[in-house]
Formats: sequence, structure tokens, C-alpha cells
Amino acid sequence: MIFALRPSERSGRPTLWIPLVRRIREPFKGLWALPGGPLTHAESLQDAASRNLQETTGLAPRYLEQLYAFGGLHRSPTQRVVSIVYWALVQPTEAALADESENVRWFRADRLGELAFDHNAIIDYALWRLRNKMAYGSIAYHLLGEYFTLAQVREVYEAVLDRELDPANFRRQVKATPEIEETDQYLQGGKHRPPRLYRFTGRPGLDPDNRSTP
Amino acid sequence: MIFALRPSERSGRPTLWIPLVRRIREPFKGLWALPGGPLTHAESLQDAASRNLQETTGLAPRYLEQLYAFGGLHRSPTQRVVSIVYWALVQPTEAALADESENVRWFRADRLGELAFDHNAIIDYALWRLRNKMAYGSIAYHLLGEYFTLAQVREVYEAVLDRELDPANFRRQVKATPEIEETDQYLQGGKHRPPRLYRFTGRPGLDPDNRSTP
DNA sequence: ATTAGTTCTAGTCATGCTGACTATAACTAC
DNA sequence: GTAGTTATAGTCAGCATGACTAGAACTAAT
Repeated sequence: MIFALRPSERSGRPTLWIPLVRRIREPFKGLWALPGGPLTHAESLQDAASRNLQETTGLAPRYLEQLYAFGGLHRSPTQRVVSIVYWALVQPTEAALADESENVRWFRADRLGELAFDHNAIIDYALWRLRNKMAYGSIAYHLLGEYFTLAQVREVYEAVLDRELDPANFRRQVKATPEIEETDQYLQGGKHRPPRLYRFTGRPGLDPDNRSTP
Repeated sequence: MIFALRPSERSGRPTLWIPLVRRIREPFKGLWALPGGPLTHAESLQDAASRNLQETTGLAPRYLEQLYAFGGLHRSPTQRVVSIVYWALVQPTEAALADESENVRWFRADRLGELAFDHNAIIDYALWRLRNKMAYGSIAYHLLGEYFTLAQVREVYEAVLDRELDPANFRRQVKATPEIEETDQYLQGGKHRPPRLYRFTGRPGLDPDNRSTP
């Protein structure tokens, strides 16, 4: 379950997108589904998620975290399946490199049709978690490149939370977080006053899998 | 992974306790471990957690939530094991009914020795989650009975967060949460002014498994 | 070159929550 | 009756937040 920002076709403002793969066999043949695959004996859960993601979409996200283990009885009509779902945030540059083909395509997170299995519910939950984590933790920066303007950070929040934020107040808050570092660089080439560039110096998260990572 | 409140031997104030089971076979024979068991084909993850808990300790907790799926390669020396861990909160009355025997015993959460497998790490993470959820959400009430005094709620917080809280300020905050309902009852029999009793009217949580539960 | 238009950025002000603290009420034990 | 303790209410300063104003800095059009 991967999230990335891409410009909306119409407004050009960044919105949330998700890569899906088309089912090429039953059940749900022809429908779109989350990328995934089996867990082998020689890899950890996180490694398996990375590998499956790499194989299906070519993506290698920096931010990868366990979402939830889904194990309802009727998730697949043919057999009992337990899915340990991970979710990832990728930067725009990475997302642009992703393989796209007849059977792999990006979709807007807020405009999905009916997907295979219980994947609509999984995505709903992932969106809920994303919004939650964004409102508290400092997670939005993993959707941006290394250098960014404060207006870009605000656009991420506005896209994910789906509401407008006051630019001045948002600035004040972001600048108050210690993980945000001011640089001497400015973003040139815009139509108006060039905004200052900032960096994020924090670490991903506090999962059991990521805890000891320095 | 079950949490319950029990009075400390010395001070009598409530503290966090955890039931553990003794390993009766290799690996880690003789060491204490978290209760658990296999997932069968005909039960959901949550049902399996409930059942295994019931069978090993006799407990049937009201609050049960998925903690994390642990799937590192070297969790067990003999074979590859993936554990989807659930955590539960039980009320004191329930906890008192739990089976206790030679091979099932309660331990103070802050005074555990070396446990089997990676269970120390699992408990550390569960404690971290419990403290986190308690600081934000309204979860403490699942460790109490139906009726409780505000001082009892404060004692729960003090036990879990391991620091003292100002009684007056804590009152103000708790009374401000809409899920807390004042009753006309007072707790009689204490040594001093009888405190008013309150009830919790909220719902457990927002897990995928619990979401639709009304 | 000047002006208009836009965004970037800093600052003000009222409001609400929080921690520290004081004061009174209500009960038990002596 | 009085001392001791907890329950409960209230005050006050400090800090974060939302709404808002204003100037700075750049581009594009005139």
C-alpha cells in the first residue's frame, strides 16, 4: 500500500495517488488490487514487503511501516488468506520512476472504483492512519524531497487532510518543530517572491522493526 | 498480552500486572512466556486471540486490539514463527477470576525477568503503546469497573505513566471529556469524604476489526 | 521604469487549555 | 468537638492556536 503525491490533472495541486496492479487470474480477475505477494522463509516481514513492492512496481520507498494484519475468514472466496499489510510513503522523484504498464497504474486515492478482495477497506484504514499520523507526528516530509518550501509542506497537509490551512499560522507551527532545519537556499524560478528552502532532519518512526535504527 | 491492575504488595496502590505461562517444552523450556497459540482455519485473528487466551488463562477481556505482527527470522531457534500479537485490558473483577497455577502466574509489568523468545521486546512495545494510547485516547477506563471515582482514574494514569498527577487539574480534564458521565452515587466506606462515582460511556477503538461495532 | 498582482514572511490580539496553587466542603477517627 | 484527610471548586500566569493585518520581495504587464 503505497502513497505518493502527484499533481492533480486539473488544478495542478498535489494530491494523493496509489499504485495498483491488475489481477491477471481468479479470483477477481481483471479488477485492480494492492500490490502484494507471498512471505518466504528466509525474509522478515518488512523485507518481504519491500521485495514484493520492488517486483511488482519497481518502487523502493524510504518510509515503510506495518499497517495491520488482516485475517478475516472471507477475504478471498477461494481460500483462507492472512495479509500482513505494510504502507509506504515515496517521494515524488521516486514515484516518477515507478514502472507503469497495462497492468500497473496509479490512481487517485479519493477516486477508486471497486477493488479486489477487501482492498477498499484496507485503503480506507490506511488513509485514516495516514491522516492521523500526519496530524500528530512528523510524517509529511517523507512525501517530499530533501529540500522543500514551507508552502509545499502546507500543500501536503491540505491534500491529505482535505482542508485549507492558514499559511501564516502553518508556518509558525512548522518552524517551531525542532526537526525542521532552515537552509540558506531559496527556490528560484517561481512567479513571485522566492521562498526559502528547508530540510527535515528527523527519523521515520518507532515501530518495533524501526526502533533501533539510529 | 494482557494488562490488568492489581494492588502492589507493598504500597497497596494499583500497578500493572501481566499473566504469563511457563514453557513446558523446548525451546525455552522452563522460562515464562506470553500466552498464545495457533491460528486455525475457521477463526478470525481476533477470535483466535480470544480463544487462546481463554484456554490458557481463562480470561475473556472486553478490550482486545491487535498490537503488531512480529516476523523476524530468529524469533524461535527451532523454526520460523510469525506471531500476530493482540493486547487486552481486563477489569479487576475479571482479573481476579483468572486461573492461577503452577504454570500460570501474574507478574508486575515493571519487574519481569528474562522471558522466552522475543517476548520482552513485545511487552516493551505493548507498554509503549499502552502509555501512548492512554495519554491521548480514552482507554484507561477499560482497566476499571463500570463505576469508578475520579481518584481511581488518576491512579490508573499514575500507575501506567509512572508519575504523579495533580488531583485538581486531573479532575478538570477528565470531567471535560464527554464520554464521562456523572452519577448520583457516592463511594461509601472510605476513610474520608465520599467521592462521587462516574461511568464511562465511550466505545473501545477504531481498529479495522472493531470499526463497525456500534 | 513604474505599477499591479501574488506569494512569502513577520507580527498582533483574543481565546482556550494547562500546570501550579489556594481555598472550602465533607467525611472519619480520636 | 477537633484534627486529619480527601474531594472538589476556583484563581492566575504561561503557552499554543486561530483569525487577522501588514510589510517584503519577486514577476508580469503597461
